[in-house]
Amino acid sequence: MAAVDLATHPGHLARRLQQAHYLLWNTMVSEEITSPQFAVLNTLVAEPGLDQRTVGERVGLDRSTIAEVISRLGRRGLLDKVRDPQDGRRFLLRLTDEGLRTHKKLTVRTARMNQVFLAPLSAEEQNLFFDLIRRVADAAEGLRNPAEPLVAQP
Amino acid sequence: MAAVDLATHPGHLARRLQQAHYLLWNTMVSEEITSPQFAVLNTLVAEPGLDQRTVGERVGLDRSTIAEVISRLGRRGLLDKVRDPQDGRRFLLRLTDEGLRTHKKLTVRTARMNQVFLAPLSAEEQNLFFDLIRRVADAAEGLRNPAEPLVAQP
DNA sequence: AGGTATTGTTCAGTGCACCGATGAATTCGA
DNA sequence: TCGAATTCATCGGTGCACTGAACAATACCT
Repeated sequence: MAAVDLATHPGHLARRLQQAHYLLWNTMVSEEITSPQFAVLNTLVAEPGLDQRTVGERVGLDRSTIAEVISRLGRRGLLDKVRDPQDGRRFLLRLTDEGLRTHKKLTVRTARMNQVFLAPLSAEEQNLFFDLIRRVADAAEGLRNPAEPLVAQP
Repeated sequence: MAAVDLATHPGHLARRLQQAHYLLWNTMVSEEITSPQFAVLNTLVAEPGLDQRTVGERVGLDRSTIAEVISRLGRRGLLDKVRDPQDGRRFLLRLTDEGLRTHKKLTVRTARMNQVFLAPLSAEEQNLFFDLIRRVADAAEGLRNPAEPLVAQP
């Protein structure tokens, strides 16, 4: 008698959207490499030699998750981990040739998949879609990591 | 040199959106009951006595996942599983009093959380947000389960 | 009625995602 | 310079999410 309509719950919609994407990714892009794995490869193409924590920050993965993702990519020979000689706490990450080739191949397929995924929306709507989602996600992240106050707090 | 901008990838945005929601849910709604668990409770408030597979269909969870979610809710005493006397394959699900109380409490908190989550958007934008996401998710699901053809195929 | 197909559930395996605690290396401060 | 705080990575635990395979109960069909 007091049930709610889940279609008006952003969290439920977000989950469904991600599931839909997962499905399409699996059929149109790759069954081996997942979307978060591709995000890591992409980050290391842009900035080779990053350390693990920073990569996690770039793609939005927590320290434990990024460690697992990187370990999988390492096992598949797509990247190398080397201790930073300057700072023995971190590992520096770099794609192998195989990793570069994989990234290139998947970039093409991902572009095709994005077209199919967004096909129900007009070009304007697609921009709106990006904008609205980004604003909501950014704001919620902001609640987590409050911006630096202008004056330091004691 | 060939890196892509992930901010224009709907899959990446979908993941970030869900993470942001997860965070807010944990702080504003519950650390015990997750959003998918609430969706199951909500479905059983609306339609008591559903079987497990149908609940999964309503909330968008596959057979394995729904089994785990339901087993957790059962362990916490929020619902009961009974063999259907009419069809020995299925279990009929029904909330306990504790389950009903939990649903009621979380409904209030969830409404508050949704307001905070969507606060960056105007009322019109919120409707657009729902509409755009729903259209994309529905279309992708449609690719998976092609609609019944008007004439049966041999 | 008896064999085949379908359906509901479970199980094993893989991967993402979070937190708290731990340990090692570095940095900061008195 | 030496002890305390910070930072990077790992480990253990929980939960979501999917697939393919197995199993039992039911339904269908001749």
